[in-house]
Amino acid sequence: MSKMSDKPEISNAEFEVLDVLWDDHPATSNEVIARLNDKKDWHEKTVKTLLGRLVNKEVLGFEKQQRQYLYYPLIAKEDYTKKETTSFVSRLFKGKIAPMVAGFANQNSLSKQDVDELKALIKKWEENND
Amino acid sequence: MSKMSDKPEISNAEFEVLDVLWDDHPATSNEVIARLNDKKDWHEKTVKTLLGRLVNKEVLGFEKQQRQYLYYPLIAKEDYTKKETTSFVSRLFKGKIAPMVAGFANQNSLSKQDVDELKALIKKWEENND
DNA sequence: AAACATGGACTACAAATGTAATCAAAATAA
DNA sequence: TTATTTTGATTACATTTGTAGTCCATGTTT
Repeated sequence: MSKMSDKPEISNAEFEVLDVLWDDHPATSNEVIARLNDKKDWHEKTVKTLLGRLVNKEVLGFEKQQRQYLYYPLIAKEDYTKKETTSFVSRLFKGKIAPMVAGFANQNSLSKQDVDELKALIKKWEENND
Repeated sequence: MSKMSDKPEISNAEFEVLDVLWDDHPATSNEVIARLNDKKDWHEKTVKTLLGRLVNKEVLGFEKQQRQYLYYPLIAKEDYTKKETTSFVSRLFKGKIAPMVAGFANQNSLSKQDVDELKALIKKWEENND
C-alpha cells in the first residue's frame, strides 16, 4: 500500500528556488544561490535550507558531483502550474475561467499579443468542437 | 508616517470564512458557522478564532448587536481577486494571461459558455482598441 | 435573584514557514 | 600533513496557521 500522491505543498520561498531550477537544471546550490541573488536578498544558508526541504518533499532530486550536489526538479512546471491554476480558478472564480480573465484584463492591460493568443486558443477550441 | 497598505495576507482557512461573508453580510458568528458547516467540518471555536484573526488583520469589521457581533468584510471580493489574480499570473506565467488560459483549457474542459464569454471580452477589448 | 448558557477574548499547542547558524566530513591550500 | 574552507546535514528560533480549549462578562431561564 504505497501512499500514492502525497501532495507536495510547496511554500512561497520554496517555489522561488524551484523556479530557478525549472529555468535551467541541473545546478549546484551555488548556482541556484547566484541566480536567486538577482531577485531575492536571501542568505546562502537560507537557500540551502530551502533546497533541502524541497529534496525532502521529493520535489527536487540530486546527483552527487564530487562533494556537491546537482539538483534538478522532479516535477514538471507544466504540471504544477496546471494544478495550481485549476485550484486557483475554482477557489476564486467558482471554476469559471472567463471571469478571471475579465478581472485580470480589468486590472492590467491586455496587449494585442495577449488578445491574439486568446483568439488562437478559441479558434483551436472551435475547430475541435464544431 | 502611517504604515500604509499592510498587505492583509489572508490564510486559506481565513479565506473560507471571509468568502461566506462576501456571499452575504453582515452575519453573526453563528450564521457564519452554520453556513460553513455545509462545506467544512470545523469546530465552532475554530471559526470564531478565524473571525477574530480576520478582525485583527482588518479584513473584517463588526458592529455590536446586543451581545453578539455582526461581521462584514472590509475589503471587496473584486479587489481581492484582482490582486490575487495579478500576482498569480505574474508568478506562474510571467504576467501573460494567455498561457494561463491555455494551461487551464488543457487541463479542464472549456464550455461553450466559457468560450462565448471570452469572445465577448475580446470583442469589447477590440472596440476600445480599434 | 440564582443558576446556567452563550459569545467574544485570551490561551494553547503542534506543524509549517521564513530565515539562519552550527557541526562534521571532505576537499583544498599552505 | 596540517590548517582552512566548503558543503550538505542538523539544529535553532520566531511567526503564522490550523485547530481548539478556557475564562469571563453578559444575557437568559427558573
